[in-house]
Amino acid sequence: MDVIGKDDAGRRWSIGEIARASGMTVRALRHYDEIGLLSADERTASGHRRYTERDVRRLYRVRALRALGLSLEEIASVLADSEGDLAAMRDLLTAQLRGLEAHAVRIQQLTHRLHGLLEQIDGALMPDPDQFMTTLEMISVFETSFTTEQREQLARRRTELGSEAVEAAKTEWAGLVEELLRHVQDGTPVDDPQVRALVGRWDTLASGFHSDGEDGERTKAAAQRTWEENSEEIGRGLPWPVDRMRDLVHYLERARQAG
Amino acid sequence: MDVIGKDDAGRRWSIGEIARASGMTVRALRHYDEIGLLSADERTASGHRRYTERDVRRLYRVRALRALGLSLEEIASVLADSEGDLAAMRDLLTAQLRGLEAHAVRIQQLTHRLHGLLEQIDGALMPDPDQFMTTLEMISVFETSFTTEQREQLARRRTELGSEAVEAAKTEWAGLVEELLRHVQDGTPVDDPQVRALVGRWDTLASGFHSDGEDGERTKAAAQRTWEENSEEIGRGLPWPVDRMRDLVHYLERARQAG
DNA sequence: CTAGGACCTTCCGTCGCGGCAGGTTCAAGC
DNA sequence: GCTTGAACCTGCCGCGACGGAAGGTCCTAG
Repeated sequence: MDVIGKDDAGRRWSIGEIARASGMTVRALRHYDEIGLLSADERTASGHRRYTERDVRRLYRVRALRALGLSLEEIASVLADSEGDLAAMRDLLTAQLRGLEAHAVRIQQLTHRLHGLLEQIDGALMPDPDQFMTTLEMISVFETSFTTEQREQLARRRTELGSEAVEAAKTEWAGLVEELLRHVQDGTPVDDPQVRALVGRWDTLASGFHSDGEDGERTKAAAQRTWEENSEEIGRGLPWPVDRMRDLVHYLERARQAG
Repeated sequence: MDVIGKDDAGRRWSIGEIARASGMTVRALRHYDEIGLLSADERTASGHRRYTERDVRRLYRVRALRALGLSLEEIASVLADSEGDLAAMRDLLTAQLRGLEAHAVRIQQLTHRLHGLLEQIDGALMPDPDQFMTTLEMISVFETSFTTEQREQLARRRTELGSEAVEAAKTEWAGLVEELLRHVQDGTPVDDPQVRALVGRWDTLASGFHSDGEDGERTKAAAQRTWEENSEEIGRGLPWPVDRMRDLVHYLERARQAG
């Protein structure tokens, strides 16, 4: 019968045999030994590792937990906790699940953003690489300035709009910024009908981001003032691209006054 | 007017100013310098970095691309390619998107598996930690043995069934294996009605995995033989858990002959 | 007895920095 | 001009989970 807790008898395996059988590499097994996660119970006189059946059982557990995405440290702790405390295990797996969910959200955001940018490239809307990079810079500035100060407001709006709407808006900014920048650079008059249409879209998007609980006009002014403050605070003397953004906002202001 | 390509005139910024303005850390900027991604154009006589406007522009591009999840090496290469080759950029972003999609699939799988395991724990179906670990080991062995030899077949079935169905099946294995293992250990007679029901579920699941283009009986035999070969090949003398799996399969065989 | 494969330890590399040690320099106030 | 504290410099170790190589020892089949 089985003698539990003793390995006086029974087969021993070399590290290579264990590796071939378990699908792990010899190097990984030695690493587990190094960090104390799984060391061979015995050594031969010459120092070769001899794994016992108990070791093999532990290895299979390690591998199973690693396949679930746990770190080696977490695995060590959960295997140390009475070799299988289900409550600790449940907590760990739950935490792992939370982490994965957060990760999934992040990936979703990035995926959406990349789709938007690729569409812009493929749509031949942006033949100029420099312009494209500038747009990227703008979005970067735009997002970081908002995530620093107005994260809470954005979070509230996000729950109302649904996060997809926010993401969609973000990628729509790309094209909008690009077109308006071109007009700023070209010095297109602010009462140009095309410009007015773009400004209209801008304000629509902006009002979606800011709290428009009061009246609409005050909101737009507030949005603009927010930008002023942000650029002053963030880009203390920096010319790029906060400065370009400021130019763009000034241009927008003039366009609104002209309309 | 702007003098492009020359920075003889214009403001210079220290590394701290750049860091505060861009939201990056001083350490990160020095790292970018170290790896040659972004070095300050000039140095003071004493060695302090002096960043020019060109550097700042490059930094913003780096930050934007990093926010899209690109590696610093990729960023360096795409910024080196004529400072903005849109085709190269498009390729990189596309590759990035592919990577993210693959990542999302992986996360989805892990999430599903974790949900299944947590349900089993919470459902009080598994009061014994050791039994739970054993189940984990089984699933691990099961999956690795299938991913090595029959990956193509599985892939074909996956596209037919839809990946969710395959995932659902995988987590259903957990409970099935656990219950059957208990019967094997307890020595429940193979003609027990409960055991027969479990075997029925097992075969149903298995037939979903294997190609059942021919007749059903041959499929089951083939599935079983596959297991035999796998355990022989993989666990050459290993007692655990391939051996337990072999016992389980033998038990299944006897149950089928009894039925 | 010999050959070649399996095994051993030790160290360096990954990726994107964080953080510290130990030294120099800058800018403001006196 | 002097002091002082903040900012800057280089250089090194650390992280996680190993991969890979160097240089040596051991095992086993023929």
